[in-house]
Amino acid sequence: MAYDESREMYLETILILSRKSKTVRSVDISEYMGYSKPSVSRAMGLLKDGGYIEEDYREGIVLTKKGREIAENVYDRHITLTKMLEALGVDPKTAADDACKIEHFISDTTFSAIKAHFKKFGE
Amino acid sequence: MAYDESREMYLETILILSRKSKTVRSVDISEYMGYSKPSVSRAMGLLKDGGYIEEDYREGIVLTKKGREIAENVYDRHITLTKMLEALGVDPKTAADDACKIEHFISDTTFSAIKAHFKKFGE
DNA sequence: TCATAGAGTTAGCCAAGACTAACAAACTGC
DNA sequence: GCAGTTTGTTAGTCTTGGCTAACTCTATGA
Repeated sequence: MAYDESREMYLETILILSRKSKTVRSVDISEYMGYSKPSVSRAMGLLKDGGYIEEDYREGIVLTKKGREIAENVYDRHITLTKMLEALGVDPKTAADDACKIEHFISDTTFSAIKAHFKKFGE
Repeated sequence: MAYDESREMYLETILILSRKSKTVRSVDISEYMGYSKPSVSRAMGLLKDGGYIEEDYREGIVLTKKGREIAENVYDRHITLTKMLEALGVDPKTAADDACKIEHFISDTTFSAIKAHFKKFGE
């Protein structure tokens, strides 16, 4: 879990799932992301070690402050980038797929610049 | 060499170096990319197996048609994306760095849409 | 001519992040 | 209350793509 992309995807997924249902379990993440249970289990272990999530027998998997900040940041990028690509005429599926890749790699500088541009030119 | 990013970076580098000097050698790629000689050596083996490059004792490493098409496509994206980010006010280094990541991941659809948008709105 | 430098390869290692197989523990329903 | 399902973990494998160490081969120059 040294590189960001994988971690960010897991955290983003936890955020999305926590908005849909009250508790988030490993198996839900597993289904949502299409990864095997052991893969998710190990990832959760690393996220817990890193202080990004906590596990509670009642609440399931919960984002810590640190984890939530990352998740919300990535999710915000995801939504914003998807909307922008759709506004440019890209079909929704491709827009979401591409946004999902771009969201992990671009710098804050670039993201802000893109956001400002689209604000100026509208949709 | 199953995923595209690494392959595309090598091919792009070979294209760039072949425009700068007459012949391209492994060690040039090694220096340019900051990778060790064995890493480049292995990558060249895989690119050769895949039909992306050929090696000639006189000409050094040469892109095949297949390799050149990918390299030129990626390089075009790189240049275009970099220019656009710079036009949005991103500093040149960040623009180049971010373009270098984005160039490998976005679909043709998205790239075309972005290009069309910027053509319309100018810089 | 022979030493040394430079280029490239071979062999083997490592980390990240997926996977399956198999097990353990807990919850559910008859 | 016990059987069977669901959930999660452990153990170990695979692939990608880096790395170092150590070798070979070629070319150069004193």
